[in-house]
Amino acid sequence: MPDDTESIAAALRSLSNPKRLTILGWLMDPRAHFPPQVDGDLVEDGVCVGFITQKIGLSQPTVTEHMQVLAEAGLVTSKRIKNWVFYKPDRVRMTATLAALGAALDPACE
Amino acid sequence: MPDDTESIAAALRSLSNPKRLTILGWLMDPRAHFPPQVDGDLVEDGVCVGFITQKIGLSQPTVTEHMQVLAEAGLVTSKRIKNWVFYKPDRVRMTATLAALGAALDPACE
DNA sequence: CCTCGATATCGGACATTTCCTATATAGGGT
DNA sequence: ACCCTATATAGGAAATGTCCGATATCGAGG
Repeated sequence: MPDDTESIAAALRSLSNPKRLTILGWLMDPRAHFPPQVDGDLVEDGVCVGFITQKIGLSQPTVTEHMQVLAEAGLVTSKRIKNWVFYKPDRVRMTATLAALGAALDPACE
Repeated sequence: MPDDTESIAAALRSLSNPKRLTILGWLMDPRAHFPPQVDGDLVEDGVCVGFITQKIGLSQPTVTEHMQVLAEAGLVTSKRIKNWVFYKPDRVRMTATLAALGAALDPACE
């Protein structure tokens, strides 16, 4: 029973929703999935909530909630520019989470 | 929206419970976590429900339910010997699931 | 065939998740 | 100051998840 089982499970829970997994996949390569933004760079700043809302086909509050779940799990970060909030994946945290999962399931690393 | 987003999410959901994650970690190296069994080999056949129930500290029906969730996600297989049912990790499926997750979140593989 | 022991299923209590509509907030421009 | 636009919060309905006690099943052995 490793100490971080809870936190790994929490991160996995945030990835266990198909909508969030789809969104996170989009955020990983935003230029392939979203049009250019005027007030923030897709890669540097992230993708605004409105774009995600349009593409995923859910209500705007629901998308905000999904993004907050991903943010609380540490998988994305958010940044406000003018009226927009941009969400960007935290690749370091994502890699660390996947590594922790591998370690939790790998006998050699216990 | 890749076709397998749903199945990846389903597998992750089964891993997103701390109890199930802990159990699966035990199953990956059963000799390190369970005493020898008389009627089935820990590694070859898997671990019986009773051992898992004792170690995790939940009721037996709850453990059965957890194991069924893992089995439906394809992460473990079960085998009956006499009165016991043994659960063993499906390492191929686990590896494939982790690879699919990596691919879903990796721009290069879309 | 009858019981015993291991696991599965049932039914239900309680918490959490997912999604919505309606409303609040916050910032920029007129 | 006022409005407009983008996002967040509140509140709630419906579905799902987690866990238990009680009971059913299933195989082995007397």
